[in-house]
Amino acid sequence: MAEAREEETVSAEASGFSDLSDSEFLEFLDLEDDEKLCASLSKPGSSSELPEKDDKPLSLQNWKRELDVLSPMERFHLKYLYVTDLSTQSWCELQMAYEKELPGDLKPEKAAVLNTGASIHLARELELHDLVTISVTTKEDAWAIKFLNILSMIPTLQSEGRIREFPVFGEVEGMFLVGVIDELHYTAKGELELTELKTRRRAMLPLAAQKKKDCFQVSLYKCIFDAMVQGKVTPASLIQHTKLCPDKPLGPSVLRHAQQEGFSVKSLGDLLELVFLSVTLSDLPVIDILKIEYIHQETATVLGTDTVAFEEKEVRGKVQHYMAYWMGHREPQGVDVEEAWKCRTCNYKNICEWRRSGGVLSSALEPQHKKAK
DNA sequence: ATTGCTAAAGGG
Repeated sequence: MAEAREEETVSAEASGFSDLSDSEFLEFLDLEDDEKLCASLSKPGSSSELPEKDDKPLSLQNWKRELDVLSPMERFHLKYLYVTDLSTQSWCELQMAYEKELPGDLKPEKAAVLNTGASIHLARELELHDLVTISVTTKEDAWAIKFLNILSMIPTLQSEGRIREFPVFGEVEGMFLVGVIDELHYTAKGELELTELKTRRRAMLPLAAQKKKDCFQVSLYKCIFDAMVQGKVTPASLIQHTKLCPDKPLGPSVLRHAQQEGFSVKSLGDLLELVFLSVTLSDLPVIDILKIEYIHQETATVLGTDTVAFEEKEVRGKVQHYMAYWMGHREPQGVDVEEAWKCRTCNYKNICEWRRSGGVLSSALEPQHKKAK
């Protein structure tokens, strides 16, 4: 079995600053003060006259208004969220918001740990199937690949009992979520078990805060997967949330691959109908068991395995709370004082409004010297 | 372009 993987088609010049449009560039400068902002916006040739207070460039006014009236979903041009957006949000909502607003490079050391984790995941994936590169140009093509993967993976799960990197999507508490389940398999007892692998740089068990985030992540997967097999994720809902064009012709490489897999489809809509039928009529159960396995990156030692108690009410309540931020119904929050240690490794600690305004007591972070007696 | 848009997860 071969899983299709879409190819990135990014040109070299589109990877740097040049792909930022005016409005995005302004977002990038969000936290600069107005003077600096105006200065960097003025053209080199006309540096003598900075815009007057009430004669600002139109784009700047738009930017100001954007921040005032648009929800984060609108500001970041998002139609749906990734599961990991929400689990990152549960680590620190404000850090997650800064990452969206001011996406920067992560520190090389951190990137290395993530890359190691990604390769370990890839190695595990390759144990179960091959990868095929398929070039895609439209988002319809990209979703078609996702659908083809689902169509080939469901029969594999039912016949061989195990699949990895299974795509899931669906509405949870009004928000459309997209994610990928690490692994699904049937246990000896015939229960459907989800396992999420987490690799760690240091050979120690995760702190409670880390576990909490990971539990939330796998709980979201269960919400989405269960909704899919129960027929609650309809083709119409997918189309409505993603704004995909079901009738747009698929690219030739995608069509060729679909044919190779034995699917006679001409459009994304056709594929979507097939996916709906396959997901709902393949006798897939809801997920019975949620497990998280923590392993040490260097030695592959199992550090611990947690079985997650699925608390549906609690999970949905949490999603509702996080949605209030995304819909612009409330400001993003930083961490509680007890978790201020998270700020130590945060890229945004120096500009963080939460820290500045005392959401985290400064004394908890930088103990003041006791007053002289 | 007075515009449009998504690879999810990767670890702390």
